[in-house]
Amino acid sequence: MEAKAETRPSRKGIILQEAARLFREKGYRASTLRELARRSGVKGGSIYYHFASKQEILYRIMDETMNNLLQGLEHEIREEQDPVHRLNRGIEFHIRYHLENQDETHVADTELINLGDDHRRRIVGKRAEYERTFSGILEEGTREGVMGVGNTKLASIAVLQMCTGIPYWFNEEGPLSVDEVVAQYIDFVFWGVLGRAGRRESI
Amino acid sequence: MEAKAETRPSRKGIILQEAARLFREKGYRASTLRELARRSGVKGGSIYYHFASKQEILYRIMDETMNNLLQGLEHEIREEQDPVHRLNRGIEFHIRYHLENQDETHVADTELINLGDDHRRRIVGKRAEYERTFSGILEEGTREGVMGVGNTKLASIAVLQMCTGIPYWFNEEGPLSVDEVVAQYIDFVFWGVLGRAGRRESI
DNA sequence: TCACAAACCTAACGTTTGTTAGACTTACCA
DNA sequence: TGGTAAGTCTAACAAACGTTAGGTTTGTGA
Repeated sequence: MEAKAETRPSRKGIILQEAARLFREKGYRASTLRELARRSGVKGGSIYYHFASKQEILYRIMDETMNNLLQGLEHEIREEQDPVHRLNRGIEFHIRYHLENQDETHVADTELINLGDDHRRRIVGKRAEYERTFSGILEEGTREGVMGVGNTKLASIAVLQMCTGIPYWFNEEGPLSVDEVVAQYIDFVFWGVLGRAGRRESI
Repeated sequence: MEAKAETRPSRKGIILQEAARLFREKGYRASTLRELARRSGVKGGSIYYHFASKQEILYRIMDETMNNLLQGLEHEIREEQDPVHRLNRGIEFHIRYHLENQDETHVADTELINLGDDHRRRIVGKRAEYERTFSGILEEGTREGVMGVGNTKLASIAVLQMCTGIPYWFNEEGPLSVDEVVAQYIDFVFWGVLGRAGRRESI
């Protein structure tokens, strides 16, 4: 929404991007505005022309991330009817977004503690909404009999937690491609560690 | 190893315990030694009689946690032969330890970034060893044909990640008991979201 | 050419922080 | 009773931090 077509990114956008990288590297609290300014090609206090405070930068990153996740997920599963396919596409989107926006998602997942009460409540709310979408799918699938989840709320948390953690260890230069990670995780989410071994095929 | 039998906890022990609570509440970087001292019933600089630096306190918490996890896991699965039972007991131990030591485990899982290079390397090493135990079990189970995991390393990371995240949301006063959480998670790890519905029972 | 606003810089302020040195207190043993 | 060591306190230091005020540059439109 910030940059249209092919314009070079605004300074504000650069600062946000560099902030995400810096915060991910050193953590929000250990990152200084002076270093953020340096990385953004600007001197110390100039940041305050674009942002009111250090915390606002953090909030902007997290809020935009949550908005993208919510909107992207909604768009991804809208047309799909079957719960199994909905879950499949939802998870794939979740993983891909996390791998394509590692800095921002990592920050959004680790720096909640450094948000003020107001800001935190808003992010937590959006998080809850995001998670409710998944637990809704699990509920529907279980009701229809195609899934068998005891506690859908717990399961959705578990699914998101394990996918969210991918940027922690994923390495671009590593042996695994994004597609492989997506495939493996989806397989695990659906079949567990017991896998397809010794069971009827149903998908 | 610190306190034997029923002696009252040493000041050093109190500081470590309060530090875990404080670090979990506010994060390591946002916690001040002055507040840690206050909570530990001691004045400002007295902490330095027991610890050389703020970082040493963090490292002690994380290192002890990892040692307990490694030793506890080993002890828990030693006698068991069947990979399915080994995994079952391993996960149950992992979850229970995380729920019984929420402050310490939460700190150990979130504050890696605030460790110096040396300390971090040591903790990362122990983490890798811990995780290797689980991936070993999955490998064995897959080789024997009782499990069906495509990438055992990936799956073990996923399993640990989702269990490790439990202290994030678990509430002692909430509707769920520890036993229920353990049961649900183990069920999910083994059977995935498809569950037992429409499959042969094999366990 | 001038005016004006956006963008940026410089220099500093006040506060907080981890850390330290040295004095003080307490408990125990000879 | 005196000495010694462990434990704690007090007071301060130097560095780093977020933030601010006011000046300077740059670009644009009339």
